[in-house]
Amino acid sequence: MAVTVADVARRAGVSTASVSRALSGADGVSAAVRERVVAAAQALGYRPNTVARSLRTTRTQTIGLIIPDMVNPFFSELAWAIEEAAHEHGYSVILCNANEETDRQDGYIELLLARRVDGLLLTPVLEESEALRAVARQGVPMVFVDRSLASMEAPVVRADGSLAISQLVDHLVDLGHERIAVITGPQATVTGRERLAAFRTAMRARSLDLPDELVRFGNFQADSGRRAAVELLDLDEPPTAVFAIDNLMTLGVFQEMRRRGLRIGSDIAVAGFDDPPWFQLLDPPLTTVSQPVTRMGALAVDMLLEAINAGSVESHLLDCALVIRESCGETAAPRETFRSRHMPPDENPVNDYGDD
Amino acid sequence: MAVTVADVARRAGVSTASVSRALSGADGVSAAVRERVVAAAQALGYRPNTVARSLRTTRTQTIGLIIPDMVNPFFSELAWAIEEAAHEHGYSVILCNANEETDRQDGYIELLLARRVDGLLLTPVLEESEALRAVARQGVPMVFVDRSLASMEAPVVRADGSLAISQLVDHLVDLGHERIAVITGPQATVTGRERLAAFRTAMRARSLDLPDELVRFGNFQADSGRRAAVELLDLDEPPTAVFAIDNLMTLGVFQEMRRRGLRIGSDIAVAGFDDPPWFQLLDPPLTTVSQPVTRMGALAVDMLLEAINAGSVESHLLDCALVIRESCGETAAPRETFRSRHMPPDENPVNDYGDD
DNA sequence: ACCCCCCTTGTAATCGATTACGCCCGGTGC
DNA sequence: GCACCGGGCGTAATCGATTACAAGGGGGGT
Repeated sequence: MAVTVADVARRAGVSTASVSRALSGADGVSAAVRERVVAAAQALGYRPNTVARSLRTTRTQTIGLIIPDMVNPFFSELAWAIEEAAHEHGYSVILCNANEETDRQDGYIELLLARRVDGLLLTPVLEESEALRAVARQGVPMVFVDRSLASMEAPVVRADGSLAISQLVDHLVDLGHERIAVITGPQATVTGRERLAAFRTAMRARSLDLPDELVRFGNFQADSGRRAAVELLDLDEPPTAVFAIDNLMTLGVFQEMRRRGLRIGSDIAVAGFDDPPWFQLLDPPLTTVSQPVTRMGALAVDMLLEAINAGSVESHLLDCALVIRESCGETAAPRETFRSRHMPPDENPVNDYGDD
Repeated sequence: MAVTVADVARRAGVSTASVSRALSGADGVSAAVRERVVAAAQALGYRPNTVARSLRTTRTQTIGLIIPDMVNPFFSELAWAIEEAAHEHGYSVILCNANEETDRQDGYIELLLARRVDGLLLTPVLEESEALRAVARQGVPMVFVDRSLASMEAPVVRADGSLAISQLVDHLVDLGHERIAVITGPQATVTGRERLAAFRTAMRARSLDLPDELVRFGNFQADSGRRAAVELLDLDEPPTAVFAIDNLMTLGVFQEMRRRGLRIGSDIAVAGFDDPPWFQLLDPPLTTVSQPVTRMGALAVDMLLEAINAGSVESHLLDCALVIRESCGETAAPRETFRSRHMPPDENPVNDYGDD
């Protein structure tokens, strides 16, 4: 059916070895032969069978990408960045959506290993996973993205929100808030843990109280954010500001407040995490902590390729940036303070990641 | 290095043929042998090499997906739906982002064919493409999604917005609008052409004028929508309503109006296309034409598998639904009309696609 | 008791590339 | 003029599975 090296060899009047050499650009072929081979390949419409090549070379030029939720703008942007970077290096990406379920994740890992991907990029779902240990044991190159696992030694690239979160708390306090609630993610995820911890220490640094009732746990989905907002707003003494640690949960919070007719920015403050394009179009535009997604994706690929080619790699922690807009009452005649004078609400900090 | 059938065969004391048969669940193996083989495979941690299998069977259980823009929520949702459906059928998907560039698309096609994908799912970029003809000529199963090409015979699955657009125009007219502008996509795309055409006929049906100055062309990106909005609002006689035919351009329109301090819904009406979750969170919530994305993705996979296994497939046209919210002035004491009485603004029509 | 059939199993070819190895030939150094 | 060296090329092994074909063996029918 399809044209093979043998066909090309026959037409060019040479051996399959020469065809392979000529086409792969290896040396050890005369210019004359190379020319004849290229012409024959062209004439026959030869298209190398990478399946056969992979079998022989044990390289598939493919990486497996497992993310928890493609529809989450953060992850779809991440997937985009990763595909882009991989493509630039001649790698293809097999996309897998673990749906935050360990079983699915493990099934995909198994699948990808059977497909002999050259490496694995993933945002792990939960703490323990037999499939993951198998990967590590077999020495398959792997890099974690956005989340790491305490129990595993794999290199990670992710963004540390601690600094930006501390700035956010300062910002809120400067705007007069003291009763600030947080909606965090599952404590089995580093992001969920770390962002909560960062928030806690920032509050403590400002000598503010953070009672348990103001700490809520979601699952990174919009609806869990909405439910958390319901609980918070139904409190005897509701918070004056709510901080949600991912974009979907922020969406849910926004939705619930809107439903109750609360004016965000004046009646109550909302701060979010991540920065999809539409965050600035909400009313009011959202103040948020933004992650350097593009750089993270590119770095993930670089690290994985290094793991594939060189061996060991070290982890990378990137910084997040606080993007101040209007959802925390910045426009509502804020108290005159040092910080608010130096960060006027209408001066949106430029995202300096070089992304987008 | 890795465990192979030969290793399993040796340990189980049988031939490689028996191993293959036992593990693939084929009949013609005794229960005893099957048991021994499974045990041996288990003990050795055998993981089949699908590369070798694919070489032999000429099936890769892989489909190639080429979309123009992963970051567009419409396409990322589509990609999600497709991956989901493919996975259910035991197929993996290689994700490619053509970035609306023909060269990139063609490069990806070439790549995917070299990888011997079992089929191709794509949203084609432009009218003509040599790589695409090559696919067709070679008989590689292919299904177009969301866009079709007049010059090619491949089956398509997409959503026809005509009916919903006509309803939208009715809706706008009932709210008192007559000077309605449209921001459409490249006329090289079916969607761009069809939606404009549908809008034109709907306007004509209502005997409304649609001068050229009210027809603008974007490229499906937010910024092109913003620029079109600038031009429209700078007109001597600006429109009272603007309809943008995809979600990103709608975003741009929204942005520009917000920038000018226009109150959407009262000063000017905006209607969009697609329905990402945050459309209902904008202020005001957007009235929009929504596509059955999930069903489209599932259908695309079904069609492709049928093309792979059976042969020919026929195209499918799905219907869009008008989702009425508040961005067209629905809450602003609309004129009492038949339609507005029967479609009160606070009664959001349920999305009956069964998605999400 | 004999034969035939079918079920089970093994041997080896096969998919399409890459590549180790060896041959041949021309050129160079002595 | 002879031996050696090395570049160019072909032959055939190889990657790891699937599968066509053949062969062996047990059971049932007559």
